[in-house]
Amino acid sequence: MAAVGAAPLLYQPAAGDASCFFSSPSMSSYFSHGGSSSTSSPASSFSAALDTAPVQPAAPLLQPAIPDSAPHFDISEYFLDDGAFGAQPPVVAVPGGGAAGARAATNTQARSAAEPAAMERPRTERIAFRTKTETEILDDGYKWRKYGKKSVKNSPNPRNYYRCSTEGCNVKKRVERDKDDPAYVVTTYEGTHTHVSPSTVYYATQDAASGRFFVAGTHPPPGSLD
DNA sequence: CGCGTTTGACCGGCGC
DNA sequence: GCGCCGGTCAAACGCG
Repeated sequence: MAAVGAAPLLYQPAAGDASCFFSSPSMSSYFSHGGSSSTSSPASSFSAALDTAPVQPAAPLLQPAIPDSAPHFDISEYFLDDGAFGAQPPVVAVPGGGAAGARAATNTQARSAAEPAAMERPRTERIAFRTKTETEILDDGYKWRKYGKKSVKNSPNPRNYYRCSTEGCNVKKRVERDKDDPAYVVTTYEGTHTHVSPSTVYYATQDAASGRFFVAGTHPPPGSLD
């Protein structure tokens, strides 16, 4: 667990795509939701696009205001693997086919990618995205419990398995470093939270003075409600 | 003491 | 049918 210090929570969109950018030097304070475990690194916080706390990556109000100082943290790609996204991203393929259906009984609909999209079925919602970050723990406001670590065939990097530690919530996520570019972390969320985030997420609250956007937190940024 | 992480074993699906 | 491989379990351990 790399417990590097609080990284500046700067999101930088992929080139030519200003769909997802947030900036706040004090973001971490707004993410102080208490949702992260005591032992997990609070280094970076991120609102995952799950039902109860979806980031709207294409929020039109967001305008690039990227300082030249390179952020440590930027989402370069994101995509859903919910059957609705026909095009796979060029960089990563969401695991889920192949043998991913193992022990699917523990998670009722875990075989989405392996099944032909022939009929309607309740399927596990899944979203994956690739994030350029030094840390592997994206603190998304939920409380995760690690339950497994596995080295996978096609990647030199181990894959970590997390489960939402909230009782009754079986959302899972996988985290692994991109085999092609270790600077990136591929995070895959699977399932839908049955509860709200431990932190109420505010989307892109803009600070009038600085023009910065505060993405999430238990409270709005000070002064933003004046 | 409680909670989370670590880690090796095990399970079950899939491809050959 | 068999082996491979991804995903999960669970006991041991560590930390606050």
